[in-house]
Amino acid sequence: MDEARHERIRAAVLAIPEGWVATYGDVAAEAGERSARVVGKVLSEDGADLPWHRVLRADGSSAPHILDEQHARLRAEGVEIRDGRVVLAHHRLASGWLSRR
DNA sequence: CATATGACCGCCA
DNA sequence: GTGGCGGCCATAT
Repeated sequence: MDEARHERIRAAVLAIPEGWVATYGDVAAEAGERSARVVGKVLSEDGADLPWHRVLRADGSSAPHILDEQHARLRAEGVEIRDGRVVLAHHRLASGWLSRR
């Protein structure tokens, strides 16, 4: 991954406000990426200092290895979780959140 | 170059 | 509602 793409992805995640969430695909689109996988890749390698817990799968679920921590953090921000999935209808950020600040 | 492996996604049965 | 499958794309071997 070249540095520019890497940083755009980090910037998109960083711009997600507390109490809101976005899917990996949303972040990819926001950062001009064509692959949601790459977003997960970046977060796994260089996401420790980002609000990575606000990034979810397209169905509102989360990967098994981070599930506990993610849910704990989200609940602390008032994000509603039902049947193991975040209620995207209530907390999903509208596309363009990065530019239209 | 070929295969495998993921913090993934959309479609279809 | 669930799984399966193909597509996706960077990295590792």
